[in-house]
Amino acid sequence: MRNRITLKDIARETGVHVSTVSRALDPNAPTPLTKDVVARVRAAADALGYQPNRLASGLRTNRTMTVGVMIPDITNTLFPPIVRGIESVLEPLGYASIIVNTDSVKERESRLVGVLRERGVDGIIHTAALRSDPKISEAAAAGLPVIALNRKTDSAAIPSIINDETVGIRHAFQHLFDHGHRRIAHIAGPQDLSTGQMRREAFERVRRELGLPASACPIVEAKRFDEAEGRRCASRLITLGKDFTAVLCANDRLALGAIDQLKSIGLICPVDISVTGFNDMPMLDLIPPRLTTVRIQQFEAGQVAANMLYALMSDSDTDVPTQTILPVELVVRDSVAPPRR
Amino acid sequence: MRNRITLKDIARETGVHVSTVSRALDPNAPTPLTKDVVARVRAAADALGYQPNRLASGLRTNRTMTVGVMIPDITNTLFPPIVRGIESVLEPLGYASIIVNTDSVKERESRLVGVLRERGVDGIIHTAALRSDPKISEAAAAGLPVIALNRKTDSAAIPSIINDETVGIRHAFQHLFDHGHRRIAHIAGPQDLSTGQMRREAFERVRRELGLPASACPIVEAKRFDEAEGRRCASRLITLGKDFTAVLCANDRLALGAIDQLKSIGLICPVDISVTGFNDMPMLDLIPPRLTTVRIQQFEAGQVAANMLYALMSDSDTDVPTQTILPVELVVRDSVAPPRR
DNA sequence: CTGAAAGCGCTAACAC
DNA sequence: GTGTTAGCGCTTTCAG
Repeated sequence: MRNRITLKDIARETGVHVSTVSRALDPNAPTPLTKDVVARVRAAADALGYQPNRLASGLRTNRTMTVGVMIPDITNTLFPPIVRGIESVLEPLGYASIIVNTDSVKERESRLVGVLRERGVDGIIHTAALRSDPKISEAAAAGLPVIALNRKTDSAAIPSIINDETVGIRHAFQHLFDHGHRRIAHIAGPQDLSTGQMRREAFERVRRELGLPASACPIVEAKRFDEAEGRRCASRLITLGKDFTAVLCANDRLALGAIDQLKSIGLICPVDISVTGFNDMPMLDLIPPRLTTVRIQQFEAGQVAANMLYALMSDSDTDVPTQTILPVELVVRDSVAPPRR
Repeated sequence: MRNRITLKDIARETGVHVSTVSRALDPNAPTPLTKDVVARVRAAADALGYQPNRLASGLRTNRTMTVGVMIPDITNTLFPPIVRGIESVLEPLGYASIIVNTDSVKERESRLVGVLRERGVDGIIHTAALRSDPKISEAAAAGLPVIALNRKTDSAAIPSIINDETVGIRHAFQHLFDHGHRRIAHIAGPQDLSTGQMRREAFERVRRELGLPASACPIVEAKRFDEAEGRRCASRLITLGKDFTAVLCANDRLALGAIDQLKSIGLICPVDISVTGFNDMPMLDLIPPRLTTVRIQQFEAGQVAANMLYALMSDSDTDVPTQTILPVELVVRDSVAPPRR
């Protein structure tokens, strides 16, 4: 990065003032310029291989053309498609993304908001929002455009984009019910995450609607949305002596863990027990028993969030909906069968 | 991002000069300051909630504390662990990462180098290097620290970190050989990628070492490292009338595609045909038939690259090795069995 | 239509 | 020890 060439260099080269160069290079110049000057400047610019310094322009304009994307963990296959969806709309618009992994740890989450703000990001897409995070609300309150994706914060100031959790759970539940299941356990997600909470609420609502007693539908809560917790919760259901023929899991990874655990005690999915997931994460269809699950939008969700963020960044008093609910669909595969007993 | 607190604000508050504030806040201040002043400044700083503006300091110092990470595609599960490995060393050091996806498209790759340079990244880790990319070499030549990971560029100016492709292929080949295979096909990767090329060369070398004639070991080249190409190549081997009892694939995704294609014509892996992969990508162990493959370092590779980049960024004339070869190991699972015929 | 000049927030000589 | 000053590269009034 030595000897970068600057506006000054190309000014010297063309014999016009730097400010003129700046204007000539600005596609939507506020003031009209002579065609000739513009042409000469442009020519010189790419003859010299000019590259604008966004730090300098950002310092001046308060726009860095960089956004922050906060996710829990990029190794979770659910997130890469979302990231690419975001990128697919923002990159053509000239934005680059700084991606940070929060690991769903409050302290990291707060610190990383700082990392992003220090770098003057023009906006943040937050796909990892804990239900309450002071730092991010603070940033939003300070006027930084923020969009919450997949989860929503309790703070109403942040527009959120979520999946239709209720409909998703209803589909899964109904699907199990239609196959004859009447004792359906729920492995719920962490309750400090809106997804975990909303899916659990939906589970209880649908259970009531279908006229099933709470006792027939035990619930255990996972601490994280991962396979290890799926195993732990499955084993907990067993040791608690719960009686059930199906397990509706709050996400795919919990389901995978649960299936594995149940198998280890001789309960094979789907013959002995039926299981459903949520998300339809990538590659899920390759892993046996191919899981019946609720597909949420991934790439498209990223696009929606990015478009909304762009609207906010372009004009901070645009109206974007406080809450956007994305459609989900049931994907029927092989993990549900009629109950054995 | 309105009304950010600046050094000026905290100078006013404490009654000292901005430069003094700057020094007081700098952990490794070049000049000694009174304890009292430092304390007062620090106190005021976090009372006001000061956040440094890295744009401004970057403009001055030419260091943005931001690095660029170029990968082919974040949805390829091989890359997220690498990204986290990089982050695990660079983030504690104060660096943030701008991640860009090249899709292995030359034009994108070049453009994205520009995106990164415009933002004044302090260095670049390039895990997607096409064998020759003028822009990146140009950047390196201009003094920007660049590390190539997983693939190497032909330009010797860029230190590269690669896997021990030769040993990996040797292990896989030998493993097939030990199971009795003597007619082993190779689905090679793209030859404009160093991995594809090196693995293919290794395949031929080992074949000769084992005394197998070229005719017994047909090779077809994939255009991309993906499942679709794996299918196409497998089908090509069949239509060419090649006779083989095993397929050594240049990566896991090619192997998965090949297995699928062969199954569709009634050749079941491993009973009718043995297949090996390369990389041991995440979740591979969950997908049947569990693939025997060569495990490369992922998270650790990211760490190694990051440490090397850091060395370069801290002191541009540090000596880092031009080429670092990371160890690989054979992971034996279920996709290899003795030949049927 | 173009030049001059100021200044974004910060750091780094250089004074005192 | 701390204040003064200049300037990183750019945009944006304001003149002319």
